[in-house]
Amino acid sequence: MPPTPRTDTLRTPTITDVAREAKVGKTSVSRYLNGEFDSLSEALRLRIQQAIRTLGFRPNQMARGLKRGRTRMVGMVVADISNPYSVEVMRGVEAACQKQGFMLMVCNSDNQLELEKRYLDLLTNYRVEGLVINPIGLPEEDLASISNTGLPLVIIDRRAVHLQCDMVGLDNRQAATLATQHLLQQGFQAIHFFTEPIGQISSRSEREQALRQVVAAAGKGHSASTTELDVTDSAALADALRKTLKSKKRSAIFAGNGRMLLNVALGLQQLGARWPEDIGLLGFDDPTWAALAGSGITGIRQPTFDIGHAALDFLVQRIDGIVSPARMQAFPGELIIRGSTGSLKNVSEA
Amino acid sequence: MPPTPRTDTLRTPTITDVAREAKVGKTSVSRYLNGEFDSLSEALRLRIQQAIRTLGFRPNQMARGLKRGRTRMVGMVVADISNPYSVEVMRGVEAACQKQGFMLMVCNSDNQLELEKRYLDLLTNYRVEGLVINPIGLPEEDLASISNTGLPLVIIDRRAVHLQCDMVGLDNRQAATLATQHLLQQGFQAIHFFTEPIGQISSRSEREQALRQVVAAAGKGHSASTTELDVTDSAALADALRKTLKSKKRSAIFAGNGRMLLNVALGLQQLGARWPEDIGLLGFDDPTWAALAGSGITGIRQPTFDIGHAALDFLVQRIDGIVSPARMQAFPGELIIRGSTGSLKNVSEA
DNA sequence: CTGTTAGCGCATTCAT
DNA sequence: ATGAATGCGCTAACAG
Repeated sequence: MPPTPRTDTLRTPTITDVAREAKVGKTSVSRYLNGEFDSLSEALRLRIQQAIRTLGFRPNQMARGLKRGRTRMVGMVVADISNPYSVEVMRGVEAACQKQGFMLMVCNSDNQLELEKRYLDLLTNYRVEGLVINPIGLPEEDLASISNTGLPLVIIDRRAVHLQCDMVGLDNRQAATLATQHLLQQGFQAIHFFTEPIGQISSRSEREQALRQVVAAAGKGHSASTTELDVTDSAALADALRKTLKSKKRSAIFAGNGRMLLNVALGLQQLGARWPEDIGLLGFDDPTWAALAGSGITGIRQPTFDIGHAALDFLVQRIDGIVSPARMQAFPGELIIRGSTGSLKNVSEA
Repeated sequence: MPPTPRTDTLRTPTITDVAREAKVGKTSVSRYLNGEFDSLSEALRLRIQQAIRTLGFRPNQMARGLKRGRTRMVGMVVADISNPYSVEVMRGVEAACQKQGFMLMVCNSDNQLELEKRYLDLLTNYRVEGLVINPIGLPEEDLASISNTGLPLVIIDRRAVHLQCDMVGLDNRQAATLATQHLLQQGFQAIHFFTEPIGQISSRSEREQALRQVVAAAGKGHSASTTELDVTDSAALADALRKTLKSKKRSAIFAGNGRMLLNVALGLQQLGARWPEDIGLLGFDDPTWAALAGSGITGIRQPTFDIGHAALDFLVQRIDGIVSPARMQAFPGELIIRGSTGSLKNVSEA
């Protein structure tokens, strides 16, 4: 006989404690926890409910996960959480998790490949049921091994050619085309694409290619250039900006993402250059402050929340066992026009 | 020779598989995993290492957590992840986690009390070993129950009077005093504090009080006002701004946090008001874009990363069993002076 | 409808 | 130095 039926405060109560308190079997408690009320008499149900309440019992998710083989956790690894883009995507993922009953573990690889690997390892060890990842560089390497494990995986903002997994992101061609056409319409002749190193990152190369294509199609007198810059190298940025400002043609800078846009805007300001007077300016990601910078900065707004939400929906389908070839969902971007791409002197052209 | 060195895709290998593959007991494998190499012969060690490699074995953290009663997870609940402040704090927490060997689960309660509760529940169920929280409203209610559980808890950016738990944040009096004195020095006579609803949120009330105190001390001709605004209510904001702009005195707006600062700046812009010409402007949180908005916005920079880091350090000490009364660490804020608080017309005053 | 039993993957006595 | 056995908290057959 248990000598002291005390409600132990020291130890967190378990399902066994509840069973004893309610004078029922553990199974019934388990059934209660899983909502199988059909197979529970009203009496038991109430007793259990009461016991749980008085004991302050909370089911141990670890144990459940261990037993059922499903942890109901998904992991998310973000290349750079300082980028508001990532935060917005994360919000979408989290909201979807909430709906689907998953717990999200977010990790910031802080643009370090090593950290990314470590987090991927960790998350795997914690037996997340799926992974949403916005990889730092070429995903092919590390991700392939994960993908081979059978662990569901969806990639954000990158196209991984050799990888058999779902992808969600922006329709970069459409967005870049839209933006470039706008610049051309506004009378800009030389378009300068400022981007972080393109490398194998599809979103960056797609944007660049679309830009070049549109400029090429415009023909005579139009030109495109690309400048790859490390976000931390402000000296190189300043150089590039100075050079660009000397251009004889009517020029515009097209920033490859929000982070780059910030740097460019800051750099131009330091150089005393104003937009659109001295140079046109346009960027991806349409950050909240875009309206405040000078006469406002034209930008391409991404449906970040939707992107995140869609990513998790894909993931859950995989977790639920759907089999299908790798899917790709590309959302359209929206052009938000502000002062930075204004025509020079109220001169309107056909 | 192993006939098929395939990495088994069907079932994830367990410690038992490793033991069999290495022809040792599970115990030895367990010892290996926990780095108890003292009690392992060189031979066994190598065999196990090899087996783990060929099997692609990854220790199940769930099982470990269940067995040892330590999940090595900590939870973080953030009131508003859209606020860059929170993101920066989170980065500090995450970095510290990394060092201390903890895994972080970040949740965004999105300013909804219900969500906050749900996440707190969830995290508890997942048996996180501690909690870092930046609560939405008055912490006392929900948090008390958690705190009573004995689950280590540290609160960020709020002072919870009736709660026996560690707190980390800004030295609001110092920071607000610093900023207000600056405004006064610059010749502003009427200081208008624009804040989200103060309610029970200590950081907000502390800032307001310090401001009022400094203004009162300045005496004759100086005045302070407080306007509480919901961040979503742009109409109310516009009204308040219009009224403020009519003031006969030389006025400045002091925004209670970065989010509010953004709204105020946007609102002023829409009203065609400029800083510092039409009104002075200063805000907490010194967002990255502050330099870009007009002639730049003066702000108070918080050591957000350090705040997060310190919070986790506190937490880990508690997890490690330290007993001490509730501690409070308040970091000083730094005043970043920009154009928005400039003297009106190069007129310098004593 | 209800309870008994047997593991999930691992760490930990306790023997050897 | 090594391994067999036990149980963490829970779910899932399998009886009644």
